[in-house]
Amino acid sequence: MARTTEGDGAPVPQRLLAAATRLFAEQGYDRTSVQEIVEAAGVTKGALYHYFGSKDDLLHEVYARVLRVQQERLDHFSTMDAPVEQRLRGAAADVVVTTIENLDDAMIFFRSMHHLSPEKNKQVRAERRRYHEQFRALIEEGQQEGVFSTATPADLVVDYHFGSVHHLSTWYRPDGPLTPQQVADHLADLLLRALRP
Amino acid sequence: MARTTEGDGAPVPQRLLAAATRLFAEQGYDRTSVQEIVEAAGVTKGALYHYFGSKDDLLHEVYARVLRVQQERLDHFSTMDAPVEQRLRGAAADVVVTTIENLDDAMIFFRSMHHLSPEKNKQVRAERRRYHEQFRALIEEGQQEGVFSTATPADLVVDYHFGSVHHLSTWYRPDGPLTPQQVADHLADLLLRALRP
DNA sequence: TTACACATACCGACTGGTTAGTCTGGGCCG
DNA sequence: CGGCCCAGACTAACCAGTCGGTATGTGTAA
Repeated sequence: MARTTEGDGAPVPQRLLAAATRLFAEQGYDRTSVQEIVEAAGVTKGALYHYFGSKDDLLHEVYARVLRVQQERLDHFSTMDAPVEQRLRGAAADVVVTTIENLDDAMIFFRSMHHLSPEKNKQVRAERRRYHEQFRALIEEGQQEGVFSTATPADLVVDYHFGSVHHLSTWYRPDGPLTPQQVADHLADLLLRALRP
Repeated sequence: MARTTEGDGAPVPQRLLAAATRLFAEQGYDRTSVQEIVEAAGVTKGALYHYFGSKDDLLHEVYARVLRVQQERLDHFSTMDAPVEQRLRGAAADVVVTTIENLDDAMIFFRSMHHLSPEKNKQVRAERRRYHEQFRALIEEGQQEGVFSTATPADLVVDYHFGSVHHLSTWYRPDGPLTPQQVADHLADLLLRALRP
């Protein structure tokens, strides 16, 4: 019991969300029919619309989950008691590991924003912005302390790093030569090296 | 005459492609109906299916155009007669400028790969791979000469940089504070700084 | 303990609307 | 007059969401 598979065991809402996540990542939001989702979860449309208001709602749930997890993790690293280089390195590497461990979520996150309804899209953007600014604050702190170069605006540095995170779902393969932690260390290293004064 | 707008002047196939590019970028491939495309181009379905085999074909044309342009530009920079740092910096900055100047193409390129038919997808991936490898060769050349750090595998460095290029369509706004060239210089700079030995 | 009331959880046929692609025919140009 | 170019009605398929219905459980009062 307490299985995490979609077929059985777990409560119906979780099964639906798990099935939707996988299918949205594999086929895209528009290409995935509600019928496919309920079949993968082993229920029918009645169950889905009992727990979720719409197909769009299901997508929004995926976003909410990702945002919550990433925000919690960033909070942890930015409030750590350590030099700013270590805090930034920790946060930068952690987001890579977390992203790789949930590649389906990442795929959906960056590819399906425009499928959300306007108001949900706005809400997601706002939370995303908060996250971005908190990350930027770390870089600015280091720049003010003089341990990071000020050659590049902090905003651009954040976008540079998150570009590579975003890109992970395009090229990373679990059966490739690098473990998630190795990729994370390399990418954090590139960021920190680029920031050397 | 020889207008580049979608409504009139230019030959019908170009008008269709221009309309499709804009609409695919704005609304996504699946959310754009063939009817919308032909209306934006000022023709009817008969015209579209006279020149293109399918809606999918139209998308493939966008990919073919982007790949051709980017490959030509990379060829130019990699065969330049200059130190490898300059060739890499030139290529890295140029792809940023070109991408910003064709943000619609970039948006479609990275967001709609999975909408291509399997064989067209395979073809696009193959061409993309060739591009990636040529870019990687530049980095490896610098690493062998000792002017670039070997701390990170060249493959990963390429993905790091193209992640940021990919990401441009998400955050860059033409009415923002930075010109395309300024963004390009910053991003190329970050890459080169990360590669300092 | 039994009987009834009510809610939660789910089923699955159905509807109204949309879509990619086809096809027949017409006009224009060489 | 024949072939390229295109119009626009048509079709077959599909899809999100609805709705009436059923089953199971829980609380309550006789």
